[in-house]
Amino acid sequence: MSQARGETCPIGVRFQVAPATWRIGLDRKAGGGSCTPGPGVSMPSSTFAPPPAQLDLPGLEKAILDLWRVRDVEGRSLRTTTRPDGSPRPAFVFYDGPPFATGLPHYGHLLAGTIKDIIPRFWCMRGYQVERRFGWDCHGLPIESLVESELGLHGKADIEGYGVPRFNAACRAGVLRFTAEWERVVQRMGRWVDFRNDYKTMDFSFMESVWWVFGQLWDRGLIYEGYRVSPVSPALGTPLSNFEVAQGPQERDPVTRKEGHKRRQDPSLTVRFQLEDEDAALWAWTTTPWTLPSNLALAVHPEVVYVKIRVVETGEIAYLEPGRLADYQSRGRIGQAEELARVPGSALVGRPYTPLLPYFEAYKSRPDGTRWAFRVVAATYVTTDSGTGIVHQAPAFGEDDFQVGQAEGLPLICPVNLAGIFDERVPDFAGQFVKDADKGIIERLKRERKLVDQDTIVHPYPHCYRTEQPLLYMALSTWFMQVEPLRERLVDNNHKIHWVPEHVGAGRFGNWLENARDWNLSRNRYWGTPLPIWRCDRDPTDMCCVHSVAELERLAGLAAGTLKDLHRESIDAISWPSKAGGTMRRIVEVFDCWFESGSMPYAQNHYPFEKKEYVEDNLPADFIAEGLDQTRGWFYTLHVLSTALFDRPAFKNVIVNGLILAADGKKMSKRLKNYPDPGLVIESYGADALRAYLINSAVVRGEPMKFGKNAQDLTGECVKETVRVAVLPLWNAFNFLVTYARADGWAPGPEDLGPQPLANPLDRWITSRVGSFIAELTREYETYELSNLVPAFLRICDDFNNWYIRRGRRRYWREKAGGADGDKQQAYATLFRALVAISRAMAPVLPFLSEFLHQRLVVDTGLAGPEEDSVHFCRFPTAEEFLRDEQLELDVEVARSVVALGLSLRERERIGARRPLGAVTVVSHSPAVLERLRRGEADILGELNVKQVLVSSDDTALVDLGAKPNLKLLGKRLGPKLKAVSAALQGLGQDELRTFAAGGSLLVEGETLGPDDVLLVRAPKPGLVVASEGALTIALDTEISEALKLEGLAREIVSAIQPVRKLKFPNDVSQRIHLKVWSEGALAATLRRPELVEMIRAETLAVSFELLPFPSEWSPHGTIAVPANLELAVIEGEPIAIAIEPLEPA
RNA sequence: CGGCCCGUAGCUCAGUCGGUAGAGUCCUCGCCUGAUAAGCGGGAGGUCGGAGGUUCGAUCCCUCCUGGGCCGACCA
Repeated sequence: MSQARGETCPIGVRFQVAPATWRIGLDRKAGGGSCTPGPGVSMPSSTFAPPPAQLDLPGLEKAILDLWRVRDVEGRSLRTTTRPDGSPRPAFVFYDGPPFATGLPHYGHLLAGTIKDIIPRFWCMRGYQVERRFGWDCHGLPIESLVESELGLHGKADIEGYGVPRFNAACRAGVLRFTAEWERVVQRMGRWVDFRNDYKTMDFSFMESVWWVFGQLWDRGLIYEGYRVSPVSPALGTPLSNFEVAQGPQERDPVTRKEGHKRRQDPSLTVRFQLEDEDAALWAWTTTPWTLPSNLALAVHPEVVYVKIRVVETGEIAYLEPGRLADYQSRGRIGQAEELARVPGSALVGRPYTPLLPYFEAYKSRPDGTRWAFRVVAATYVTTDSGTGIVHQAPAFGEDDFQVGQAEGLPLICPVNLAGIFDERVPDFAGQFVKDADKGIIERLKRERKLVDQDTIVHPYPHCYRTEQPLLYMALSTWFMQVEPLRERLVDNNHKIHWVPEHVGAGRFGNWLENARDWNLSRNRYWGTPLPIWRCDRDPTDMCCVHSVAELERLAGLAAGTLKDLHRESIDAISWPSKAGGTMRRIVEVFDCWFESGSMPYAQNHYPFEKKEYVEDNLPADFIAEGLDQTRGWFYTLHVLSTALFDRPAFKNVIVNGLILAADGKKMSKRLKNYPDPGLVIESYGADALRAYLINSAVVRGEPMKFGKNAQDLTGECVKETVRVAVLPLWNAFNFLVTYARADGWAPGPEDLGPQPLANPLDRWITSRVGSFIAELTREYETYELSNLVPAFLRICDDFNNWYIRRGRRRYWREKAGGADGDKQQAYATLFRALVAISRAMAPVLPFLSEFLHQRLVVDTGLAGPEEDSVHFCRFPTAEEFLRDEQLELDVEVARSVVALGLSLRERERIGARRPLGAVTVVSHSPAVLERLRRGEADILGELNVKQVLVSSDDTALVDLGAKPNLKLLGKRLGPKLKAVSAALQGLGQDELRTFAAGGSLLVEGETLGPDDVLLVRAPKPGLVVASEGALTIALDTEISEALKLEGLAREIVSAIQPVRKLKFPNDVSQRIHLKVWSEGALAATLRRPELVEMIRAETLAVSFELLPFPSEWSPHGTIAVPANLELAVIEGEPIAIAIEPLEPA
């Protein structure tokens, strides 16, 4: 590593661990550890350091963080562009979506961060360079709102009074307040990402690239000025985004129980519009009286039938929808009515009516004399479930009204400003807030007898997320990007993206693209990238879109390099003379901050002003990952801009993660405190465990995840479980290797990292399994399917610990039978190699533990290759390095199922596995299975503790056969006849079934059934110790001979002695002992058998053995009490006392 | 109101290209242990959200309903 880079780290730097705390042994004197080589020792010792007395995962992780920091491991990973052999690393391109820097990271960020860490780490290990630049979204309403409230400002008037320069300065100063905390949490999670070389959307260079992007769209004619009906918060004096509207106060509807907008009481007016061509009225309903002065049309559904009535009481003649009439009558709002006629809506279309209020009468006719406004129009959105079926139209104040107005060519009249105040065009109410004007408007209508009915209504209505005041909808001038013409290209390009999960791309995202609407990308705000449009104050059609800083300086006559910033305070004052003799001034709007994050692939590198070639080479991204909520957010804006600019997708692969909910299934809420503090979880169980926990869920496939074991889990118990199942097994395997290798003086050599010829099937088996595991993991990483990583890892850990190590345990403590022990060497080498490979393959997921293992197993032992001072610089293992033997893997599977069956039989019969039995009989009809059984005989003997494995292909004596139809096959073939055949199969006799089992066929209900058509089930015959699973049957011989009985007792004695050994010598598994036992009766008889004593000595590492009778003074009252230095055990009711002394004083 | 996802054991979730449902955890009983804040096994626990339809057969496919989540639209 370091030598080539000329750094000062000596090769022999050790990573060592003190019992309670963990630290790096950079400073040897401070380290003071037990097996650090002394000063001046440059070569590492070859044996492993002792395992720590206790495992402290968070402590271990902090030590690793120190190690990474000291060796600049992270920095080298982020920036190294060559491989150890000097060849260039190809780029794997990753884009990091910028979070708002105005809040602290939560679990959603930790999850996304873990995904964004795992994939790049994998590709790094595959020899790629992965640039990972952290990004910050600095602009937008969140920070503006924050600053506004901190400065005590309320609304746009306040901000403008305070001054945009000062306001923006406050935003700039405040926006990065949480970055240090973000950095701390991200690093603690083990995520490697470049904070030093980050990007910010408020950077001068970033903003200039945004201008360039916009300029490209402008040049292609994709930008236009239009109107859009937006929700406006009059209190804030600003339009709100849909996002902000959705953040508004919510309330559950008392009837439907559905969550929705906060409810509000509004006036409910039914208003009379007088037709000009008939002495009749059209009744229309509204809840917003303030929009009535701006009424320009009435809408009917062309296909709905309307009724013309005479109200008996008043004689008034009116039109409305009959169902609605009945509703008014049933509520007692209108009395008896006489039906005069029925007409379809289409018959009403075009008819003129008298303006309700006089303010806009001028729009009655166009200049050519044709009727313009105040007429009936057709609109299919009109419904008949509320109101009158005739809808009042004020095109400036409703989305639907606006659409109808556009379609009908109606004028757009908006006599209300953003603060909700009427202007002079409505002189009676000018200067009044619209909601306050409601009252006056109602009074006037009442006075003029234009009110049919007055009531109130309580309905859900959007409210401002900050002031809780009701929002107003009004048409505002905004800048749009044309997206609709791009739809086809958007959809096409989407097909080139690999989505995980697939359905998001095809479903949610695809549907969204197909219905994409033009993008309103301007905002009437302050702290954002300004739209680079200058416009003539005399001729509004003369506009100039500025593409770069240099162009602006040129236009404004400024010296190159004058401009240092592009925010409003720096450029709003810039102007120049226009062609029409006026002045070119900047329009006031800033960009939607989604436009900025969508420009990130270009803007983070100041494209095209810098690094032009580099950026073009690195488009599109290989990989991005964000939450499902970004479907319409970042994913969309990236895709739209990339399609518009380059007609290709912005990213090739994307992982979409689901939302993390609290354990109770609700949203995580600081207020409710319904989730554990992430920092606490990390400090209790470690980041590795949290990463594994987060990844081990369908949340990496876009589905929601409940964080926690149950609703009471506020401490992160769920993560503790992950420690136990996913972290400890690997740790334990490591601990085993180190414990015995140290006891044995075994140390790995360079050859142990590579393939070697292996004699022992157990070694060949685990090697093959490791290969399968690596193949499996590689596939998952390569396809961005992260949810199977941990399950696959758990399976290999089970195989490793509960079969390979368990079965092979004795190989490691076998004493040298003089000379080299080849099998033992291979056992160690295989164990070592498997551990190294497994930990490397999991390094992207468990970066800390695998680093620790790498340091201990490879670096400490001097086996690390060039640049391999961190596991994360190692090559990802390939399956080809591990000799695969599928047959062997199947052999072991068979053996393990026999063992499982046997153990369950012992359980049933209450015969502990310590007691040896004479034989197990295993029956299978399959010659292949029998062959596998023969190969797995040793395992079965050992695990089931039997003396003999008998195999047979005849289970006649053991089980009764039954027959079931193979539904899958027979269903298709027989159809309705299946039921009869099934019934007949039940009634078959043993003889017939035996013949069939031997390879015959069955004739049932006229159907000939072959071997595949019928499934045989085996039921143990009563009274036998037999178990059956599938085609496999086993029987235990439970007859216990005298020899078996004595051997069983001997093993009981051994297992009574071992805990004493462990108690006395907890840290030395190879301690030799002197053994003394006191015993009488049957146990003593056992202990007089030389071969059993020899067995006991070998098992307990006893160099001497002495059997004594109980001294009489131990049992003065009939019960035995032994001195304190002895242990007393009871085996089959007989007491035995045990004394252990070390061979040499410990 | 629309789009997408989800509803399976007390809890967290697999799964089934349609053939009679499985893991982990909890509870309980037992076994095993010269690595293990261990390991293994037995038991208990489910009309696979509801109702129709297609089919010999539906937890799986279709329709409707219902509950939850996300995104979006609307509320005259």
